[in-house]
Amino acid sequence: LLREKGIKKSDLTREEFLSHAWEWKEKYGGIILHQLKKLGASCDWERTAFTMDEIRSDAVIEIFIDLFRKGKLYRGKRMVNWDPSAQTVLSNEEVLYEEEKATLYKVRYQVAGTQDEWITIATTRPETILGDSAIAVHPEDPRYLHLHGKFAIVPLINREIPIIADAYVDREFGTGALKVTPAHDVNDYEIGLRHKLEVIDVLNPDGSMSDAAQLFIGLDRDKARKEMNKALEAAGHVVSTEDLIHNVGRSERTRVVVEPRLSLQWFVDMKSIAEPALNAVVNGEVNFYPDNLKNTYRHWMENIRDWCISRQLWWGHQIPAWYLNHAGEELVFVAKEESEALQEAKMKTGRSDLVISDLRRDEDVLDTWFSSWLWPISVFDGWKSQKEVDYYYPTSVLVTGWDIIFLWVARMIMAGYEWRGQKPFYDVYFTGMVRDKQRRKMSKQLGNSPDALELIEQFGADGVRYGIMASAPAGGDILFDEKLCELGRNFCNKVWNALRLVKSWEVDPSLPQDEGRALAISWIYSRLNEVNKELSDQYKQYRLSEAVTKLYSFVWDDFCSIFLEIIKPTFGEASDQKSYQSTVTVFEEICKLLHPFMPFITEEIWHQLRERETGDDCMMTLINQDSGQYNGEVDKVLKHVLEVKTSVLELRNQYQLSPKETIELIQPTDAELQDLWLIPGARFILQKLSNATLSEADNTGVAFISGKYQYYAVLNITIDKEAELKRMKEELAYYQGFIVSVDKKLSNEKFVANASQDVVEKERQKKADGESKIEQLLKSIELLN
RNA sequence: GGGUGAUUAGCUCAGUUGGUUUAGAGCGCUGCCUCGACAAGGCAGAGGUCAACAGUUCGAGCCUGUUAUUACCCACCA
Repeated sequence: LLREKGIKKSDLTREEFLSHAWEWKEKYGGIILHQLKKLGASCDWERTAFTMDEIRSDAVIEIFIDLFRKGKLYRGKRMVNWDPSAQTVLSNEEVLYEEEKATLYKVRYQVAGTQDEWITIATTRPETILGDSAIAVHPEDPRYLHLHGKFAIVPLINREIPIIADAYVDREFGTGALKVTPAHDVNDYEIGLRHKLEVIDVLNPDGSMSDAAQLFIGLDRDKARKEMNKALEAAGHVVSTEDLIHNVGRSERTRVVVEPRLSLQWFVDMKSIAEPALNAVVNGEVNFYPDNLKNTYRHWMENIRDWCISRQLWWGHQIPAWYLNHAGEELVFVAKEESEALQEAKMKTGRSDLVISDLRRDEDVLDTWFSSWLWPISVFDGWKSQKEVDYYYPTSVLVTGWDIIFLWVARMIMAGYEWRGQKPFYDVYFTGMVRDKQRRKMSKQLGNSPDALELIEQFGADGVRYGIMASAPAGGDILFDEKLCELGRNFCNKVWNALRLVKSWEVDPSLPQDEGRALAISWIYSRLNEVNKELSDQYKQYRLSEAVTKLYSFVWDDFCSIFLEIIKPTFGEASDQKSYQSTVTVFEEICKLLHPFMPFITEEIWHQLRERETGDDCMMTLINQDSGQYNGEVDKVLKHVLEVKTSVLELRNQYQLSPKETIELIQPTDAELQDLWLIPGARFILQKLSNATLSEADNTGVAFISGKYQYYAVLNITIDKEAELKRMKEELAYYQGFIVSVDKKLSNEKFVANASQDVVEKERQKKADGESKIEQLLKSIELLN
């Protein structure tokens, strides 16, 4: 950002830079909070905290000291990942590897003391040839046995380097001979240690060639590579080049190629810290949703490496370490305050004349994740007072993306056990990662992140919330598509229109409630209870997308399409008091269920339903009580009535009959249906939804099957006999085949013996139903002839 | 190289302990409907040999194995 304004880091002091950084934090931190508020996140806005504020900062410094005293923190010279652009070290987790095309150069080195004997190595980085300390071959490689102990001459700069044997070398790769550059490759460094090789660092921190390179000094490593290649070619050293696809590590932040570099850094010894955290997840003390991430976690934890925590940046917590050169040695003092460090230094050295300016504070800051891994503790002011943290800790659930499972989640668990001896949270819910339609991660570089505020503008906050949650099974990828928000918006619209409908009804207290509406009400309560129970199960398993989808279909199909259609007064009439009140109550219950997903619209509906005053009571304080039971009987009746309704509508469609024309249905003679149609209200509902009447005349008219029963419809049209016959014969064939397959099953002794009673009974029922249908169909066909 | 997933309708995805010759949703598509809440809608429809093969089982989208394709994570070869 500063770069855009033309301000360079080198132009600023640390203090100036930090003031810019704070300014940025205030601005963008504010935007993020604003977005969360707009999305209806119900957070305690009074308690926002920031890793860099005083309380959190103190905590970070204290644990640094604590770890140092426990001997779990050390300063050492290691190969680290260097970002030449940001000029800082990175942890292993901040390096992203990607396959990239590169050129593999085969370069020949002359064997020292010979006229025309050469050894050819393969490298993708010719510029590091200038830093070569040796050439390594596999000890048993017959091609190179005669060269062991001899020397080769580094091209262009004519330095003599030994030819060594090391089992690390892969005989299959390239030429089987490896140039060893200890300063610029992790493995080469290891070889260097084994063979006591010289470390020649040919790169400056900014990635340009150093004085040690002798050639191309000051030239950037990429340019130097090209120049080096040219020079080598001109001198006849390049044997061949070929394309190679290999993994290149890039800095997560700056995207530049990471440079392995030897440097002095602070590390956390992870082995002992990791163990309790590993066990916690393996033993299920901390649960992951989805739990398959457990394996990933375990693998990482079991192979954990020390954590490089120093960063050569300004923004962050400055490392609380002071150095003093004393008797040719550099002493380290870790302390909270400068004065304490000085005190320690005086004690240690016995020099009472030391002053603060004799000490040099470490310039580096701590890795941002070192500042964050205390979050579950420090967010409750855990280092200041125990009261809050004792009350809240451990928290119930951490919601985050799986991409920071190592960077953050694992380390928070470690910190929890290290400093409180207890897990930081019971559950970790890993959300899906939002990707764009091309499956790319959302990134600032690509500019493919949707603007939450813009989406809210377009689809409403509830629509956006719905859209994201409906398509977000845990742990998977979410292909972000605005279509999903549109779905949410449409759903909001549907619910809103339902409110408009209910609000439009006149209520006449003198009207009695009819039986159809009474039946519909007991049915919707039954469904509501069923759905409520299912939702609880979903929530327990963090199956949010399933939960919201279930609600969607319950509200849209059951409540709007069926229930309201039955309840709503015929045009010009008023609603009875009882039905109206029940409808409002059910609507309120629905609001409660929907509220976590769509807080804004449900809050508004909640108030309008009973004309509550704003600020009266708000939904956030409401909890769904576990109410009644699922009523199987009522549900069964409604199911059949709706089945018949669908069949009737299908019939209308087929014969292109107007919905306004009442159809007369002949009631089937099946015994159980006699009872069903005697149920008060069942006929009413059928009449209301399909504009059809039921009568008990003889079987005439067009036959159709609804569920397992055969109905006849008296239609005021001429029937295409041939077509009807054809249709019925097709149906007949289907059921005959059906019976055959059921029979096959039932005559299988093993099936009857092994399958559960229920299943066998179901099969028998199926057979009986199928047979009765066939019988009816045969009758109809006869009738038609 | 090690690991974890995925493969179901044209597209994006559900499918929770194996059980109805008939596997769901949304979008898209086709037909009809502006009928007193809702066209951001209603009614209906087409569209799937559940990646392939083998196995376990009375019975497999679901369990086991192999293969193919694919995504991601970790480790890495210059």
